[in-house]
Amino acid sequence: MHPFDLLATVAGELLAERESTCSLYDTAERTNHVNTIKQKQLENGSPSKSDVFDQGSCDEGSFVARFVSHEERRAASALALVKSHVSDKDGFAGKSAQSGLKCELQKLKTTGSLKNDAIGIHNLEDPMDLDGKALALVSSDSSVELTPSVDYHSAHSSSFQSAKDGAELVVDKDDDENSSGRTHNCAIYSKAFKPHCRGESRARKVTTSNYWKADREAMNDGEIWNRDEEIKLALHSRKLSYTRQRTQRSSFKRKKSLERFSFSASNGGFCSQDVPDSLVKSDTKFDSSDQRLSYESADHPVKLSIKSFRVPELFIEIPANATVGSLKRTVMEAVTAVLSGGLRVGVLLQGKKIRDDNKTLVQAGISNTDKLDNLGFTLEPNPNRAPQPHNSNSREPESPNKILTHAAPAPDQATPDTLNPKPPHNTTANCTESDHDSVHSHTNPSSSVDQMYDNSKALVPILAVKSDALSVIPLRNSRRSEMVRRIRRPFSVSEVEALVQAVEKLGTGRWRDVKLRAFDSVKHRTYVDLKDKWKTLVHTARISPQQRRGEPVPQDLLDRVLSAHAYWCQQQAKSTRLAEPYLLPA
DNA sequence: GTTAGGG
DNA sequence: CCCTAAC
Repeated sequence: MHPFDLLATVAGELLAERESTCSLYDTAERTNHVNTIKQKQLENGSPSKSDVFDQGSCDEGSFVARFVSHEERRAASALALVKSHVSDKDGFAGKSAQSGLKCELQKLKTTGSLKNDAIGIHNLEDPMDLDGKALALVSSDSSVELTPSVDYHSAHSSSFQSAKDGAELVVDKDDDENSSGRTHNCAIYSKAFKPHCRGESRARKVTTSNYWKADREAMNDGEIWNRDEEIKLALHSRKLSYTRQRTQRSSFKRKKSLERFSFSASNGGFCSQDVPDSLVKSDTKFDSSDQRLSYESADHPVKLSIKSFRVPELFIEIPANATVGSLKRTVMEAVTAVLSGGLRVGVLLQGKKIRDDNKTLVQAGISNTDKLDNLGFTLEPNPNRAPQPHNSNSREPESPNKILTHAAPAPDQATPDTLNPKPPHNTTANCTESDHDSVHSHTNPSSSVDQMYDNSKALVPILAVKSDALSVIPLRNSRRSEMVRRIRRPFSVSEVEALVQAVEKLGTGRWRDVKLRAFDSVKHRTYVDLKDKWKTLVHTARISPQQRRGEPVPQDLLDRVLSAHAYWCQQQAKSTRLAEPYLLPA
C-alpha cells in the first residue's frame, strides 16, 4: 500500500472522529493571532516565499504534503496524527483502519476538494517505511510549514502507545488549562527540517552539540539575535510536535543546523477547517520577523519572576594596598558606571531577542512556561545615554546582545540588591562574561594584556518562571540552555606581543606554560585560545597583507611569529628524531 | 588536565 | 572559538 493511501485512509477516519472536537481555530481569538502575525509580516515587507516543497525538493526521508483546501488541511492534520500512530504498528494503523478508511480519501478526491496534483507525499527513502519518517505538512497558500519532525527515541513508546485506545484520539475541547501537564506526555520532536537536501543526514536525535553548533553558526554570522525567527505554533494536539524551518536561506549548509525549532502540541489536534478563507488565501507569508505564536494560554496569566541578575565579569583595577572598603566602593562604582547611563531591558526567548514590543506574550511564545526553552532578560546599557566603557584596545566592541547566557544560577553576592549605592567615581567598569571570582585586582603591572579586554556590556539575569505562586519551575533543563558560547575577543596587538614573546621563550608545545607566563591573570584566555591564536598568527604571517583581516598585526611581530614557529618546529622535529630514530622512513 | 589538530 | 581524539 502506498504510504499516502495509508495515511489518507486513516486520516479520513480520524477526521470523522475528531471533526466535532477540534478546536484549534474555532475561536476568533486564535484567528486574530494568525491575522496579527500575517499583518506583521505584511508590515515588515516580508517577501513572498516560494514553495520549496515541490516534488523532489523535500527533506530526505520526509513525507511532504501540500494541502491547499480546507479539506486538505483537515486531511493534513489527520495525517499528521496518523503519522504518529502509524509508528505504533499494532495500534491505529492496523488493518481495520487501513481498509475501512480508504474511502475517505476517495471521497475527498471525488468531491474535487482534494486535488491530487496539489498533494505530494515524498518519502525519499523507503516509501513504506512510515516509521521514523518526518511528515511535513505544507500549506502552500499560507506558506505555513509544519514539519512534525521525529525524535524517535522519545516520541514513540511513551507518547503514542496509548493511541491504541481510540478514545485518546478524541480531543477535549476545554483542555487549555491543563496543557502544561499534557506536555509531559507529548512527544517532543527535534529533527531539523532540511528542505532541498536529499542526501543529508537522516532524522537524527538532535544532540547538544547540534544545538550548540546551531548557535555557533548563527553567532558566526553575527546574527544570533537577528536571525529569522520562527513561528511557534502551539497546536492543540497532544500527540504532535512539529519543527518548522524557514526556507529562505540561501545557504542550506548553514540553514540545516542553524534553524531548528520544535514545538509541541499539547491538546487537541491540528484542525484548520475553521480558518477563514480570507486568512488562508492571503498572500501574506508566515515566514518572517520575530513572530512566534502560541495559541495556548492566550488568556492565561503568565507569571514571571526574576530571581536574580547575574553580573558579568567586571574588571576592577585597584591598588593592592587598597582597603577592603575601597574595594567595595570600587565594585560599586563599577556597577554604577554601567547602570548610571540608563538601562534597557531585552527579552530573550530561546536565545533570540524579541524585539517587537507590541507583541503579546502569547504571540511571543512566553505564555506557556512548559514550552520555554529558556526565557531571559538582558540589562543593556542604554545606547543613547550609557557612556562607552573605556577600552582603548577594543576595536570592535561586542554588541551587548551577543552575550549569550543561560540558566546558570547567579551567586547571591552578585545580585544588585546587595550593592549599596555610593557616589560613583571615575572608575572604568567593563562588564564581561560572567565569572564569579573574576573581580580581581591587577597587581602585576607588567601584565599589560590584562587591561585590554572586555567589550561586552550586558548584564544577563537569570529568569525563573513561575506557573504557581511560590513554586518555581526550573527552566527546561536542556543541555542546550546550559551551553554558553564565549564571546569573541579578538587579540589585541599587545596580546599578540605577549604571546609571541612567550612562545619565543617556551616554544609551541607548552601552551599551558605560555598561558601561565603571559596570560596568567587573563581568565578568558585559555591555553587553547593561545594555541589557536598562534595557529592563526602563523597563518596570518604567511598570507599577504591584503588577505589579512581584523586589526593589523605589525609586520615585525609576524616576522617573529614565523621565525619562532620555524625554530620550534625544528626543535620539535629534532627531539622527535632523537626519540624515535628508527621510525623514520628511509 | 594538556596537547594537537580539524572544524 | 569549538570540539575531540589522544595522551
